Amino acid sequence: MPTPLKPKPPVVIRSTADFARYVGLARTTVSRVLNGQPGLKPKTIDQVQRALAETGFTPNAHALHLKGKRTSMIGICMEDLATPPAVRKLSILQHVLRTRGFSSLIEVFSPGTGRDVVRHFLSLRVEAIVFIGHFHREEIEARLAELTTLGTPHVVIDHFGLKGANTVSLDRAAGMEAVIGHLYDLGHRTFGLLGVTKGPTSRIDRMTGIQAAMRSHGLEFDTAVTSLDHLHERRNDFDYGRALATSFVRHPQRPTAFLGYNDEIAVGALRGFQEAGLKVPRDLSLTGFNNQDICHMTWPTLTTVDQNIETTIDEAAELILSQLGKPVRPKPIVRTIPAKLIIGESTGPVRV
Amino acid sequence: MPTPLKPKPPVVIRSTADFARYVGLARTTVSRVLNGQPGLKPKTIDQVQRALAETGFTPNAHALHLKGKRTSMIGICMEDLATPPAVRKLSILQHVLRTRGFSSLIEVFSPGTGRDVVRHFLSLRVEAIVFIGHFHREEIEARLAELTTLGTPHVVIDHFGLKGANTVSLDRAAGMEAVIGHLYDLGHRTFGLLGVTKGPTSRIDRMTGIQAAMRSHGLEFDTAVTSLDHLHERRNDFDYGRALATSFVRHPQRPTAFLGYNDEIAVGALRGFQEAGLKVPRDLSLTGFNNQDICHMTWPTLTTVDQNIETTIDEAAELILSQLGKPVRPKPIVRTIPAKLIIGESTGPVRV
DNA sequence: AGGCAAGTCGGACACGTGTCCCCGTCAAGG
DNA sequence: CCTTGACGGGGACACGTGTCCGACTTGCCT
Repeated sequence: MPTPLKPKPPVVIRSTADFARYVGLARTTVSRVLNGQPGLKPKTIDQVQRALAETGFTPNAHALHLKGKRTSMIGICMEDLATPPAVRKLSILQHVLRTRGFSSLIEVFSPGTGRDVVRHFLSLRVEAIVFIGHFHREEIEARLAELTTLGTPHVVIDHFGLKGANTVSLDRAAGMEAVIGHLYDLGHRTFGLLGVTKGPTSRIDRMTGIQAAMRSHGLEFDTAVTSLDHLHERRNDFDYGRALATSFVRHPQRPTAFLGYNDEIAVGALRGFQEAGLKVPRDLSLTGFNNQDICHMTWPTLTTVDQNIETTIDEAAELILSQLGKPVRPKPIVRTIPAKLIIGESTGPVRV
Repeated sequence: MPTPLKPKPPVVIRSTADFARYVGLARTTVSRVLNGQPGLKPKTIDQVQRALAETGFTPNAHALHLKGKRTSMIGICMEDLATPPAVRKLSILQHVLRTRGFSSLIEVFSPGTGRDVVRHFLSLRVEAIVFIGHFHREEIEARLAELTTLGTPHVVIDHFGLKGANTVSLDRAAGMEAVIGHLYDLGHRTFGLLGVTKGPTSRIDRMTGIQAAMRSHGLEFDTAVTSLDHLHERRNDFDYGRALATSFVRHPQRPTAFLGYNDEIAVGALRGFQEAGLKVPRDLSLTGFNNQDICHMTWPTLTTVDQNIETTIDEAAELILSQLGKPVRPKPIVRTIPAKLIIGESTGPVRV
């Protein structure tokens, strides 16, 4: 029994040639329709459009690029895809780039793989590469040097002080100064550090800000600031903050205010202090850093520092997109984003 | 004064031809070195390798693909890049794919943009497309149908019950059943729902599990289960949970156990109950869903349901990679991942 | 010096695309 | 009927790559 009406054969359409055969027109004609060239009968255009809807055919982007079309791809190297602020930056950046017509290629730039990741991006002829996070210094500087000689624009978000790098980063020092200023105004003169390690590595690091704040308020760093970070191993931030708080509870000269390196540590510390029967902010004040969602979920809510992530990403995107067609800048561009103090319920006047 | 030693001219190397000129060899010779063909003098190989290190040249991946090389790219459509479980899935998937030699192209599949996103992926000739999240039903089904006719493999993670879709999703019903079983064993007979809305849409949805648990424990759904979701508008999950808890505190017949739709709502509810002076789990039991980090940061820690994200992603990756070279499967593959009850401090025996 | 093999060179092709150009077709108008 | 103009057909090219193949240049051995 022969089938009276043959079902559409499962044609595999891989090229405009295949597609033109399917439509029943010449490849050039189809191409002209697809690219909106004039001098075509409405009927022909309709015919192609209909077939397009039927088959879902899409021209091969690789061949287009080969013909000179830009790739419209941006490579994004992430230090990490696990910490909320980093993911937030990625999310916003991806959205901004998409709005401007670029697609995002995302890879994790872990130590040792940096070379391969960047080479992979370059082989795909991305138009620029964005780095988000803090990386192994020599490795990323070597990559950035490569990119510069190759004329591929880049921007580094958050890793301040890299040689020859276009950078957009938060002024964490100013953020810390604002925090300490706020606490100073509440009467606090002694500060416990939670995970903020010594040795300032740049002029916008947290520790630099703490030192500057001490100077500007006439306090002696060594007497006003206490750190017990040497007592514990930092693995999970929450547990680390909790352990540090527990140690501070037993400390003979307990500070009245505590500065968390980030929100997780601060939340852990909050838990540690509360478990010891202390009330926050009655018995002590506590601050975090980053203004993550979690700050608003604790009881009391956490005083913290907002990263102005939208601004950061907007600046970074603008910086990278403005560089696209142009030759490499001789001098790297460095931009600093101001931090914003967010006052929660975890800070209060010192108890007299 | 002529410069005695000319600095290397800023040659722009865009192709193997350029590169070969730079090395001083024929393009074909260079190509043979790059592809490890035999019959080459060690000296020549060295020469090319050195130039490769100097210039950082990488063959154009688009041209390679045009010559028949696979693209090794996987498109990933995200519902959302903001909720922690979704990001966690993306992160693990990206890592698994990278390990297997694939790079990830990530786009947000928001309502209305679906068509463009998928077409963009197809124009780049991705080898497969992964969807993570819950989407507009008709839109995604249309896309999946397109992919099937085009022979591009796909897998949908988390959106269960789509027609013709290869799916990997968590058995949320079983998760809810486990939660209720746990609470039942503790003596609880009345349950308050926090954000778990009515109308089961599939056999593995939370509500289906709740109904099944009621049946298996001989409880009447309408009398044992209370919901106040109609009283509040759900915008921010934490605030929503908090508001629901506040309403339940005033409720004449307050249940003894509360089931949060997710962890944020549960944490919000915890805060709401605690603000009203209630102790958890002394006065009531409370559960979340998803086992996010936040569950371990609350006081008490939260009883919740783990999504087995690693297993989910491994299954999905295996499913998609196993389909790559082969013809389209006639029957969609549907896999269900078991949920795992995580018992925290927020659930306890009912107060007598 | 001659011979021979090991290397290298350079031309050619295909991949899918947009565009240019010329030719064929067809219908309308004279 | 012929002319004209509008439109589609089809060949050609370039883009960057890997590979094949014939021709050329080495350098070594006899």
